[in-house]
Order: sequence, then structure tokens, then C-alpha cells
Amino acid sequence: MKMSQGVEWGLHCAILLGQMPAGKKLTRRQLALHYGVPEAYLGKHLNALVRAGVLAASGGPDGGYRLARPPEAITALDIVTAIEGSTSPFVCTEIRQQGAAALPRELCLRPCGVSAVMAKAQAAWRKSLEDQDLASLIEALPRSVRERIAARYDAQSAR
Amino acid sequence: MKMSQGVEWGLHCAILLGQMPAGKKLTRRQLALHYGVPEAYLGKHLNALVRAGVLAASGGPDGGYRLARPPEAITALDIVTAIEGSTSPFVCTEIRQQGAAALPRELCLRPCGVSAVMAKAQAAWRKSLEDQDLASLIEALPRSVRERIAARYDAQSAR
DNA sequence: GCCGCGCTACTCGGATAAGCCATGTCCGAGTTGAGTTGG
DNA sequence: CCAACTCAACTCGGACATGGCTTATCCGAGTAGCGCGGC
Repeated sequence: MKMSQGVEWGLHCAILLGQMPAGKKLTRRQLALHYGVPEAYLGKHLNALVRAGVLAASGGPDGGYRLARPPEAITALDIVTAIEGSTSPFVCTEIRQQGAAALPRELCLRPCGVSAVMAKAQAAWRKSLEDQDLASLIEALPRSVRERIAARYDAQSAR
Repeated sequence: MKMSQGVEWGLHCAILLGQMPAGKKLTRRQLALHYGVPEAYLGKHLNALVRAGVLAASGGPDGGYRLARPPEAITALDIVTAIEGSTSPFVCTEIRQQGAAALPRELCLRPCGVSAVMAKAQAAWRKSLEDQDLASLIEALPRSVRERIAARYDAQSAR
């Protein structure tokens, strides 16, 4: 099992964008240079975030990405599911209904215990991510780090 | 992100083996036929469970697999990690230390917030799986299902 | 009748090939701002 | 001086190659029971 690298990128980019003053945008090139990641591939993941309604993109000169909602209204789960997909990593193929000892349909109305256990664990995982909003992630950054960011992108800011 | 199919197989096989009377073994062929899955590939996952100390395998005539410990001492997490590996699906590549805005080493002594959030979610997932032992999974099976299993593998049983 | 040995059949285990998804890249469509020109 | 038009550069977005991991399979090493032969 391997999670897409884009999740890390998306989270960091969202945290970075959340520190920008209102209206300020960052291009995917800026984001890619900031973290030293391939620009085009990063764009692919940013696009997924736009589709999910987490980021907003605009084209043309002075275009770029910004948060589509205030950081308090964006959870880590929003970002992860936008990039990674909302389908559970575990898929129950109902093997209890297959093979030589297949159970008849009427005994399989309830989900099997295996599926239930995995679903429960997945729910716990999602809950943990849902309880973390972007604002708290930004607040948790050391002051010195936030100052570096602010100094780098002061850019007489908002438009 | 996609979890290996073998996790489902391993869990079901462990539940099945846990219902056998003490000493009774099942060959990988029996297990594969029972669930209608490819025998050789199933063996690969069963082998992983043996390496992890969850199952015990024996060769020769009347060989096969059995639980290495009583069902109460085996958790769902044991089985999942044995097959899926114990490495976290999320790997932090420390992109905060890379790229044009790389942070100096002395500001990165603590793990970054992103890594912490993902690790916390992963811990919640593991905890959920760890709280489920094999015995409770077997107990949760409908009585009719357990009877079918018993009837199928009565085989004057233990050796 | 009993013990030891060899054999055989059966088991698992690791080394060996295809398929699919994540990765990585490219070029094109769309948009916005600025410059220019005419009124 | 102002407004509208044209242009051009810059942006993102989707279509196109590549690699690694999961899947799938085969054959070989090891083992335990069984039968046979000798004592």
C-alpha cells in the first residue's frame, strides 16, 4: 500500500496558501519552486484540489491558486480525499460467496466481519483527519517559519 | 492508494483456521478452493503470515497451516501488517527542507505538522485494528455459518 | 513380530514473468492585463 | 483625455509516455508418513 506523493504536496501547498493575505495568489510555478517538486505534476494534483472545491484557480496574467474557502472551513480530510480519491483502500470482494464453500446469498445480507472491521478502521482514520482543520495546522507552525513565508511573499500583496 | 487483495484473503483464512479444532491443519489448496482464489498466490500471503508468526506451516503429508497462537492472542492488525507491511502508507519526504524556500536544518528538529497529522490518523487506524482480536471476529459469525464450516471440516479432526 | 531404512508423495517456499496504477512530461485552450489607436 | 479594440504573454487543463508495485505462476527444496526388508 502506498499513498500518492501528491498528498504531502497538496497539504503543504494548502498550508502555504492559507498564510497568504486575502486575494493573494500563487502560481503553480511558484509553488513548485518553493518545494522543489516537478511543476507539471504538481499542477495535476492542484487541479484535483480545484475540482474538489478546496482551491480556486484563475488563468491569465496574475493568475494562480488560492484557497476556495477560509482555512477554518478546510479539513485535512478534504485535501487527502481530493487527491487520493474517496474510495476506501480496502475493497471487499465477498470471497465468502465464492469458491467451493460459498455461502448462499441469504446468509450474506449483513456485511461480513472482515469488511466491517476494515471499514471501522477506515472511519477512524477519516475521523482523525477530519478533526484537523487547515487553520490549526497553520497556527501550529513556529513563528519563525511563518515570518520567513511572510517575508518571501510580502509582495505588496492583495489585489 | 490500493490495499493488497491478500489482506482480505489472510483475514478470512485466519478466521477459518481459528474455527478448526486444535491440531487440525488446512492445506493451502483447501484454503484456495474454499474461497475460490489462486492457490499459488494465496500461498505467498500465507507465507507472509508465517514469517510474522501468526500462522505455523508444516510440510510433508498431512501438512498445512494452523494458527501459531490462540485466536485471542491474534489481532486484525497482526494480520494486516504481516501482509501489507508495517511501513506507513504516507511517507514524509521533508519537502519543507527542499526547494527555493528550504528551511534550515535547525528549524526542522520537530516533525512537520503535515507528517504529524498523517501519523496521528495512521495511529488511529492501527489502534482500531488492534482492538479487534480474531476470537471476537469468529464469535461474531452467524451460528449457521459456523455450523457449515464445522460440517465441512469435521474430518475426525485433531491429530 | 518388531525395528530400521528407503522411498514416495505431498507440503510449502522462493525465484520468475505480465498488468495496472502512480509518476512524470508535453503541448494546447482560455483568460486577463496592457498597449495602442481612434474619437 | 477617454474608451474600446487588439494583441500578446501568462495561466491552467487535459492528453500522452514511463516505471514500480501488485498480481499471478512455475518449479525446486524439504518433510513426514508409509511400505518393505531384514533381524
